[in-house]
Amino acid sequence: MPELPEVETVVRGISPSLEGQMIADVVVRNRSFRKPIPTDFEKQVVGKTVERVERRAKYIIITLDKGLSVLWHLGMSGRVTIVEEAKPDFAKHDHVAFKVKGGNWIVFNDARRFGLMDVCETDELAQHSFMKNVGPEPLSNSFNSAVLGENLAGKKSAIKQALLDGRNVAGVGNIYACEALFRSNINPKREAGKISKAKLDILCREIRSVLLEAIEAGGSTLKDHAQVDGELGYFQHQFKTYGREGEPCVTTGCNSKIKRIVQGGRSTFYCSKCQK
DNA sequence: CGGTTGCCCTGGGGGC
DNA sequence: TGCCCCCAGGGCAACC
Repeated sequence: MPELPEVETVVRGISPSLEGQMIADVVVRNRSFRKPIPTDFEKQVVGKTVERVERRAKYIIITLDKGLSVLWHLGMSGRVTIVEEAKPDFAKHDHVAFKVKGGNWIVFNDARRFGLMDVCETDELAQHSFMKNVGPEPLSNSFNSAVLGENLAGKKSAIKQALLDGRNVAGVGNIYACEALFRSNINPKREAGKISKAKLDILCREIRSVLLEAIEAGGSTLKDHAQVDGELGYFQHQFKTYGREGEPCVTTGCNSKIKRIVQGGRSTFYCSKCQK
């Protein structure tokens, strides 16, 4: 499901249920993720109180008291729902559930198990092996064309692939990379290190705008993403390239069709007439 | 070293 | 109906 806007939607959805509350119970039904969930995960988390829930790149960070933090990634197929029952009726692929004291269950379902659930000292979070190489947050004030240009300098790879590399910019996934490049009129095959400062200015602006618009729309619902209350995101209706192979380009007067190519094993959708 | 490929895993859809 | 292949919102480790 999730790129940055979908993860942000989940964070905003679960924060009100979690912040300031104690974790009364944790159920782990399957530990085998890309890194196994530690065997003492439940023991470490139960009884702690949630101080903050935040997003960093596509990671959810739950800061607990006593100097501990939960690091959580939804992978490709992760979904989070809030269940208002004393004991949830677990479904297939419901792998982890948190019970908030006197309240709801937060249930993590992830069919493909490309996600991650870990716990570590809050002080060491920035040095966590999966966190230490995360690049600039595209929605922060510190993200601009100078920063992106520095990260892309000398890079021979295609700009599309460079945008998917979280070290260059955090949280941009396959959909929003395609959409941001379309909005910027940049061909996804362009060499990353050879894009002009002026074009990078536009690209940074369009990355931010597409992400912000998607967050505003509650994310994109393709197969299974939903907000935690079950409401579907609707940004997929705004896609101009993603999943539109063979359909007409939306640009007025452009009669070209959207193309699909494969870059680094991932599909890229673009208009070869509008994007140079 | 940067750049590319393979792989983790399940499920859905299309062709035959 | 079944089987097989391809595809899917991610990202790491292992290779050249």
